[in-house]
Amino acid sequence: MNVKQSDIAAKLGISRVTVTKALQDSPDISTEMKVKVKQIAEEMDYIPNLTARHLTAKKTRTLGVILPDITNMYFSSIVRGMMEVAERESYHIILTVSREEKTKESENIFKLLSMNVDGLLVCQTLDTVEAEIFEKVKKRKKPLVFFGRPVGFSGYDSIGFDDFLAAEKLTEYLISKGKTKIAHISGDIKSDGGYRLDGFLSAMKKNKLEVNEDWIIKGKFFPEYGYEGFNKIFNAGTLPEVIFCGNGMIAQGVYDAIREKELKIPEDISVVAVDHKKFAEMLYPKLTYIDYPTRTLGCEAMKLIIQKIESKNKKNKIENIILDTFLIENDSLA
Amino acid sequence: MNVKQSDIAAKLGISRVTVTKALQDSPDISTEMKVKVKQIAEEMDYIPNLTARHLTAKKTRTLGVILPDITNMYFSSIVRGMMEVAERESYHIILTVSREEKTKESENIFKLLSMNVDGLLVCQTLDTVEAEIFEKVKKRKKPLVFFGRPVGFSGYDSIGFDDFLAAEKLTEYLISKGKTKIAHISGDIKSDGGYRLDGFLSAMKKNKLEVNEDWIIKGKFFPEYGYEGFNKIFNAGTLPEVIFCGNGMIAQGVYDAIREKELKIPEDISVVAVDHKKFAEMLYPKLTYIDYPTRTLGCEAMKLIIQKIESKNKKNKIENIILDTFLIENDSLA
DNA sequence: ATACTTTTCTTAAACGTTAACTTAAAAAAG
DNA sequence: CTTTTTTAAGTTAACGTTTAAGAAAAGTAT
Repeated sequence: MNVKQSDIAAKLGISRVTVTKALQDSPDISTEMKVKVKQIAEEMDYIPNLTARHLTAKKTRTLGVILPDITNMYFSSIVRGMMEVAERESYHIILTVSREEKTKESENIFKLLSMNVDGLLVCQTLDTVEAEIFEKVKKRKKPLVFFGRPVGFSGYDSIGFDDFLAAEKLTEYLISKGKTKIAHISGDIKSDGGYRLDGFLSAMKKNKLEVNEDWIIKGKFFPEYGYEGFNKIFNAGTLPEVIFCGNGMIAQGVYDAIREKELKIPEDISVVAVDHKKFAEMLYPKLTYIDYPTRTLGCEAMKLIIQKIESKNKKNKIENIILDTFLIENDSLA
Repeated sequence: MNVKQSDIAAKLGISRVTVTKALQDSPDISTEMKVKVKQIAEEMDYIPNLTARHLTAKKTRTLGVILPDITNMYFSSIVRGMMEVAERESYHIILTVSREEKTKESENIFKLLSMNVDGLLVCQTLDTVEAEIFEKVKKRKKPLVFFGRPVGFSGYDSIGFDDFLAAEKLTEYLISKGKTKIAHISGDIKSDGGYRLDGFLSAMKKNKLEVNEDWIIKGKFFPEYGYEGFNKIFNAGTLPEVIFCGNGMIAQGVYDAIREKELKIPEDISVVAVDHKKFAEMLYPKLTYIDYPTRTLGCEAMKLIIQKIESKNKKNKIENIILDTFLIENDSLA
């Protein structure tokens, strides 16, 4: 089949191990021999067999990543950050997707463990509530870092954003701009959507502002929920001054619904949301939003897991990192 | 470290191989023994070591995918389709990203070959012109399928869209709607952008319509090129009736530039493009476009490579599959 | 009771690479 | 010159799994 080290050895009439060592630049081997071996390797188009190498080595320099959805730019942008750091540190990534299914998530974890990854980076599905499978990972002492979504249970390293604080910050800002009539269309309340809703409610309460029951819509992170959400609010009678959307996709649906009613953003009604730059800035008029720096998240998550891997023996405590988010003022707020 | 088959064997006082066979449901093993082995395996949290398995097996049921950019929804949506089929056929995917760099692309190919993937699915970078590295893959008889972008050299299996025809079709449609003054802002002319431009020019020529030199802007597939492109056209004097954009991102930039001039789409000027649904439909007003069904492409590409792998011995000829594209009429065309 | 099957399990070897030792020859030290 | 050190290789075994071939036990036919 493929050219292997023993083929090179045979050609040169030397032992297999000499080839290994020569290719590794071991001090055991003379310079001339190294040159000879490398040249023949090149000529024969030798490509090392990682499978075999991994079997002897304890480390594979491979990391497993599990995403809920690859077409969501929030996640793909995180992965991009991860890849940058991984490359710099010469690790490689095996990317798997759970499609928001718990069973797929477990399968992926097993698959990645089977492949002897050095560590796991996981963004849980919205349905993940039991730590069971992750306990198994822990028992194997396999480094694991959760990223990008709030983790439902403690005892694990994680990195992400504080959805509650972000929503509170955005709400406070709206209030500081004199807005008092604010509606909220949330994403999945089981996860980040819920924390964002809570942050919104908390800020309203702190400022002793009333929250209209009809203006709290619990949805999911997709445009259609924004679209329907706005229509519900519209049909409820009085219109709020601002619609606070759980994320950019919801805002996109809200934009569509607002236009359908022939209302103007931001003249007739303002819209704000929480999301990351790449998506938020695609909408027109440009969204005023809290920016979640996803690429940075990816970079930091990768740095964290690598640090966990490379200091495996030393006991290092659990870290729960929260990254800063930024208020970006654009045109969707009057 | 991890529990291995020999640990199970030791616990039961049987041979290592009996465990292998029991877990494989080999007819060599009695039903009671199988039950016992599986139960102990479960209890001990045994996870098979794929690295070791792959060393003996000729097949790894693993496929390598190389993308130019993971944050581009065009590509991530293709991958989504691939993953669906891969899962169904119980293959897994190792996803790598070349970031449009030729050297990174080569590195990724080596890495994937090192990992003993059964086949490669490659979307080339815009700079890839030499077949050299791919010739090496071919020499190793490793199945390889190009997808998503025109391939610069022949002799390889590929699957994609016909950019020339798509652009011609869209242009013909514009002409059939009575448009004669059409501008084109292209993507990368070295690749699909060039074929789309050529298709446009061809349709114009066929219909004996004049093409204004100032209305042909050669750019790249990013919003800023659309933005600048439109401004150049605007500053050239007379305004065309339609701007045909190389893709949706270019259209996005064009939209922004048009709005800045306080013009209305489609009342003052129309905009059309070539792209896939998920992106195209995010713009407002909704874009009239040629839809590239990316997810289908992913599915078909995966089916093709699997077929190539599983019929490796039989000599099968080179296939160059072209998928259908669809004209979607929306609101951006008057 | 012998020979032949069938069932069930074991032994041996292999996959490609590497880590840990060992050996042989050459160079340096005494 | 002998002894020690250095240099440059080679040998052996291991990583965890699987395949192929072989052996022991049990059953069946003659």
